[in-house]
Amino acid sequence: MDTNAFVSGYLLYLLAAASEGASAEFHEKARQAGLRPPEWRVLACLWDEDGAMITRLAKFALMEQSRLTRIIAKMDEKGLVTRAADHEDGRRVRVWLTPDGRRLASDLVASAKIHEAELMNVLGEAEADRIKPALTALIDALERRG
Amino acid sequence: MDTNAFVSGYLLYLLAAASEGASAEFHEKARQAGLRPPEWRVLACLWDEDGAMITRLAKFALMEQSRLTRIIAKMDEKGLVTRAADHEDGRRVRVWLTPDGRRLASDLVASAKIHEAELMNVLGEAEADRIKPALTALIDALERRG
DNA sequence: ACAAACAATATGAAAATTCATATAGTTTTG
DNA sequence: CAAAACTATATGAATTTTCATATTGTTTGT
Repeated sequence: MDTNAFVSGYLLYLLAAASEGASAEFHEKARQAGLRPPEWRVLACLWDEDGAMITRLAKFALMEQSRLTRIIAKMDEKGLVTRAADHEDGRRVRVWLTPDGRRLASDLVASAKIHEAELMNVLGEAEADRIKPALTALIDALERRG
Repeated sequence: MDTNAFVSGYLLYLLAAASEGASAEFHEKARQAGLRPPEWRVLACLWDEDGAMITRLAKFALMEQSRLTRIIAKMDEKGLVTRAADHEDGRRVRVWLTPDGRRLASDLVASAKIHEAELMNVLGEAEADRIKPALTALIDALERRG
C-alpha cells in the first residue's frame, strides 16, 4: 500500500534533493581541484566578499562558526587564505584569499558558471526562469520569519 | 568594489540556502522529539517506504550507505526501527518502523505538513505554485544526466 | 556444480563536525 | 573609570561522517 507518499512531494525534501543532487555534480570538479565541498563554499564566498570576518563568512557559507574556524585553518595551511585580526576591533578575524586562492577561486567560479548554465539549459526555459525567483522568495521569507 | 557578486545569485547557492534555512526551522521540532536531522530524514523515508532495504533507504534519504547503516543502528537502539535480513536475498537488510517509531513518524509528519503549509503561505501564491514544479523538474533533469 | 564476478551491508581508522565553553577584546552602565 | 554585559573567535571532548575495504550472500558463465 502506497497511500502514504509524504516525502517525495515534501517541499523540504525537494529542496534537499535538488540541492544535494545539483551540488554533487559540481563538487566532483571541486574535488579534482583538491577541495572538499565545504572548502569550495568558503572559497566562493571569499571570492564575493574577500576580507570578511569569521562570523559573517560562517553565515554566508551556511555553516556553524567553530566549523568554519577549523576549515579556514586548513585552507590557511594549504596556502589558499590568510588571516589577520581587524585593526578596529581586535576580536574580529578577517580572512583574505591569497594569490593562489584567488587563482583557484577564479577558475572554479568560471567553471561553476558554466555548470550552472548547463543546468539551466537542461531545465527548460519555463522552469529555468522560475526557479531562482522562487528560491529567492523563499529565502527572503525565511529571513523575515527567523 | 562589489563588481564580483557571484555566490548570492548562484543557483546551487540559492538551493543550499533555501534548503538549509527551511530545514533548520523544522529540525528544531525534530530535535524536541529527540531526533537529530539525519534520523528525522530516515524516519520520514520509512514512513513512506517501510521495509526498504539499506541501499534504497540511503539513496532515498540522500545519504551514503555506511553512514545510514550506523544511523539505523542508533535508531534500532532507540527502539524506533527493527531490521532483518531479506528472505529472498540474504545480503539485503530490510528496515521497519517499530510501533514507537511509527507513532513518532506520524506525529512529525503531521507537524511537517503544517510547517510546509506555513512556508507555502508566507511564500505567496505565485511563487508557491511554481517552486515545487521547478524543483521537481531540476531533480528529474539531474537524474536524466547522472 | 564450481569459480569468477558481482552486489549488499558492515566495519576500522582517520578526519570532520558539533556542542559547550573558554579566552580575549569591546561597549555599556552606574 | 571600574565592573558588568556583551561580542568574536578558538578549543576540548564527544560524536558523527567519510573512505576504503572486509565480509557475506547471490548470480553468471562454463
